[in-house]
Amino acid sequence: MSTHHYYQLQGYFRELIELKTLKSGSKLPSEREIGEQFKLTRVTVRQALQNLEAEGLIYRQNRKGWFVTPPAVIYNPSSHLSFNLYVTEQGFLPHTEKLMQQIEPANAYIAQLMNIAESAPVLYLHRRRYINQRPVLIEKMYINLNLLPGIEKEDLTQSLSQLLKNNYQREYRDMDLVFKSTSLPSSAANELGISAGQPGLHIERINYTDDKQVLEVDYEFWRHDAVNINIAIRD
Amino acid sequence: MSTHHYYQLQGYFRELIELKTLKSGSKLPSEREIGEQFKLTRVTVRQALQNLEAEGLIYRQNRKGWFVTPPAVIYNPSSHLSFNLYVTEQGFLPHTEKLMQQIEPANAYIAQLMNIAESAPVLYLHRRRYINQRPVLIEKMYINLNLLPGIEKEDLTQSLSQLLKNNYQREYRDMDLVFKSTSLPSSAANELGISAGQPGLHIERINYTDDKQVLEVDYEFWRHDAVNINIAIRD
DNA sequence: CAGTGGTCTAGACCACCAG
DNA sequence: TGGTGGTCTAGACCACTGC
Repeated sequence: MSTHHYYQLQGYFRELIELKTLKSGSKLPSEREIGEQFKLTRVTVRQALQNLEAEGLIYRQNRKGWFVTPPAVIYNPSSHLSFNLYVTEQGFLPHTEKLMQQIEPANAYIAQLMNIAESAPVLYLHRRRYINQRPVLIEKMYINLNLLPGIEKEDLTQSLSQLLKNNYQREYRDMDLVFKSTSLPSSAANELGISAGQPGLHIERINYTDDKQVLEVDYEFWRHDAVNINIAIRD
Repeated sequence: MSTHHYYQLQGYFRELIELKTLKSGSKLPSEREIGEQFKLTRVTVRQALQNLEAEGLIYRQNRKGWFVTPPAVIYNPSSHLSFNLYVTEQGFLPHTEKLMQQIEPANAYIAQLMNIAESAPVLYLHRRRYINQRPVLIEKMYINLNLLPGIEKEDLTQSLSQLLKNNYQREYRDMDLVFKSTSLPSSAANELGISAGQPGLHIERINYTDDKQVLEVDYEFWRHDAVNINIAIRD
């Protein structure tokens, strides 16, 4: 096992990355160059690279090349910090892009959660979020317009928790969270520039107000190598 | 994109699985048979199968074949239920196998957490856990012998939380959790029969007593397709 | 033993990116 | 336009499984 060619190649690059000879964000040689250097075919080179990708050490940009993965951000849902805040606090540069926004009728699941009629309007918001220019997260959310009337007129690239606090005197409190490690839906993978079949992290989050109403339902699709989850459970 | 051969093949099997024409746990045709049927080479067939594996729909048993993934268990750390209990409650059959057990000197990290001297003895326990005969989880834990003297003489394939409750009048309370979506260390992958480079879920857990002492530090390596994490955050 | 997946070769053409 | 990764072919040999 340890003698396989792809395995040795993984070890070679893993060492270069750990020693910082290959620095975070830098580009690897092309697959053909690596193959030439080690007398391997592209198939074998790609297997090694794909394994390192699954490990989270490198990632690819579609048809541009392979790059060393930058450090992951730590996401602690129980801290109630906004994306902008915790990313900034950890020394990274956050950025948010709105891909779509529309008022639409609630589906059965959302309506039931929000305790509204089954086609009552909710605000659907679809965003892409970046850390240091790298797209890491697709967010699709459904926002309760009964609790947050007029929110659709605000600038929805900003932090929602800030907006809630400043304009509605509301804050995130209780949450229900579901985590799944699975490949991303192809739409989200495309929007992140991830090739199909790569692993991802899927988070579903229900945010409640302090009086137990559902403020927002959130679906997050993360690059698996961009985030670690920390949670403290205190009863 | 949608016209690629491997993509169509994925759609074909995804549909069979969703329609339950291919039932949970059943075996797919061999890679060569699939290739013959669709006039594709094994490389292409394997790409489709590997993508479905990342999606969590199928998994492989080393050199035996590809199988339809059974439903995932829901793991809710905040419920404080033991593995045996939550697996059973969800209609599955749990099983635990002890791979190794020894008393060893604490490393710096563990010693600091447990507030003991740096080579004071701790109990190291290494287990493999199954759901319906399928190995899904490797557990490596360090147990505080100061708080649980003599625990090394007990049957350590049983539920630790039961043991703590019955023999030591202790219960799990607060926890710190870290989740990472990454490929598993090769040792854990081997013990689970997972081929290198497949994604996995890595959980680190620190368990505290009700008086804030560290009872146990736990490293869990899960098959990514075997578990969903649910957490309720209530401040 | 035959059949399985695991590894690997030596090519090919394509879509897309950068200069 | 030349170079990149993305997809794919048509083979081969090996290690291991199950009969």
